[in-house]
Amino acid sequence: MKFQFDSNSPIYLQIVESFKSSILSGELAPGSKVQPVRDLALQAGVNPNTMQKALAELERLELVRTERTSGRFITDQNEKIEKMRKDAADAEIQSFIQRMEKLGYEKSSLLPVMEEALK
Amino acid sequence: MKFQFDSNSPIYLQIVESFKSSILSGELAPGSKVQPVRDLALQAGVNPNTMQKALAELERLELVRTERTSGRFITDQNEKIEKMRKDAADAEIQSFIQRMEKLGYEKSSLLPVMEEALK
DNA sequence: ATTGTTGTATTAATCACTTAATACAACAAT
DNA sequence: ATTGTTGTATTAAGTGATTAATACAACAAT
Repeated sequence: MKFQFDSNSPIYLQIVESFKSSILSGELAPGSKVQPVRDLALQAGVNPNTMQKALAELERLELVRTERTSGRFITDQNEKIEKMRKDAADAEIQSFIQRMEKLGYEKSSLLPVMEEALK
Repeated sequence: MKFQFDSNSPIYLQIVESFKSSILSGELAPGSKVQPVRDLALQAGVNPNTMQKALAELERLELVRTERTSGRFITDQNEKIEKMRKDAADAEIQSFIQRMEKLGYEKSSLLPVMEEALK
């Protein structure tokens, strides 16, 4: 797991997003062990508390679970992961449409525009 | 012009984005007059300095120009507006594609997915 | 029982943004 | 020349979120 941050949003949220993507895309296997907070913090070059905050948020989202002293694990509930992936994608799509509309693009123009961008 | 803010990014940046969209989409006509800082601040319910900061940024982006005592005006350079609109749209599209890829969606799957979302 | 590894809690420091108060400058209108 | 309307500059203080330093707690392994 490699991290790189920009300065436009809090580091802990960027960490959350990074994990979230990796989990939802399957890059991090369901049920697999998460490295210790301190190790992750070291790798990411952040304070352990910052990493802890990110992991606490991931736990709140039920993407990871904690076992007090043996460490953390990626959730093994595949259905939940799949649902969250779908929901995240839907949100991205709606957000994209809305942003394009604010720039004055009609919904009907988006498909051609996307076709152009993807080829 | 009505404003409404969330707490996820600085107010002055939200104001910048709001103006930017309105200008690029043509909602605010090129060459038209912008209301005085103090009036806008009052309408938006923010401190005049906050509005000033947003307008200064818009000026830096060359979306508005200032005439010292008669006020501010939306830029009348239609070409520049059109170019910025195109650039902003391209950036949105690339960002969208990248986000979807991070969720594990192949480029090739995006067109069908968009079709579905738009119908 | 002791040690080491894990997560957790508390408090403090830092930082960016916002707000505020106030003064200044340019110039059109009168 | 005076007044009113506009934008600008400066300084300070408040506020909340983020990051950091440090100590604490749980428990598995030995």
